[in-house]
Amino acid sequence: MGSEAGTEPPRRVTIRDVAARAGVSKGAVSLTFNDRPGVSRATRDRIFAAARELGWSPHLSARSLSSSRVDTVGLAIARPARTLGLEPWSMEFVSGIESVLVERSCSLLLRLVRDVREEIAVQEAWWRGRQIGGSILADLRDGDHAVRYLVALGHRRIARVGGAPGLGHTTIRKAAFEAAIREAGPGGGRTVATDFSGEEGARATRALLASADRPTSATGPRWRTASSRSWTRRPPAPIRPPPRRSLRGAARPRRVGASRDARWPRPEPRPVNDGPNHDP
DNA sequence: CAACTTATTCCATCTGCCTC
DNA sequence: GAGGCAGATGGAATAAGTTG
Repeated sequence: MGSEAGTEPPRRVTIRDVAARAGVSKGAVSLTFNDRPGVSRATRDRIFAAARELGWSPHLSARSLSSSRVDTVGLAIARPARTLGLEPWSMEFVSGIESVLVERSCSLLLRLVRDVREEIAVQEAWWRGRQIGGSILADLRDGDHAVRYLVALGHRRIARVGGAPGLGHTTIRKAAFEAAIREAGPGGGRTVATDFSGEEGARATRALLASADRPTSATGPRWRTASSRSWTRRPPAPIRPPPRRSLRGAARPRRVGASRDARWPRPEPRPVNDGPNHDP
């Protein structure tokens, strides 16, 4: 498309423009917008004012480039589009994920696929293309894949926020989880029982975080239970979320896999299921 | 020591230069 | 002209250095 003579497209406002407007360096702008110390209150106010005037906010791609972090989580669901809205758990599942991601200024990349094989292929393609910094793996046929994956990421203390003891499916999942933990080797896992409610999940998770040997990752029977707020919302001091953590949740009756922090060493793509897309 | 600047780094893509 | 290579580019984060 040709441009008319003398009408250049407007140039994108960058951190450099904000720095120039505020009369500081790019570094000071970066420190300010990342809420890091080293910039006075007055200078921060000046930088925020300059950014407002210019309508600037951090460029996500550039941020990903420098920090090796992608603030997008991928979710591929093997479900026909027309039935998705008819399944209450699906909508609750997605909305639960969103409620957590929004608090962390993260985005959800959602795609509907035909089957588990395609789901895994899509996730791996996203991952290879660095389109996502974390994955939510749904529809795995057997739950210990997720635990294996967490172990592959480097997690050695994995907790499971489970349902009420005595229920059949709770017992089965607990046994599967413990078997996978044993197989993974030294480190160990713990299961905390809840009544499946978000409040109970939050309480249990908070208790895990407060413990001396707090887990580096957690799994749960439902996304809202596993992730429920306490992992993502800043907990009361001095408890802080583990700097590197993975969340996993499962919405009945399916199992859900792992998400990961992009700052972790990137493991080689590994077979989760048999599929056409595996590297040798 | 707080407040700030500078230099380096990230990595896919593009451009320019050189050789065959 | 084709192919290969080196260097520049984009925007932001951050470690290290500087200033008062």
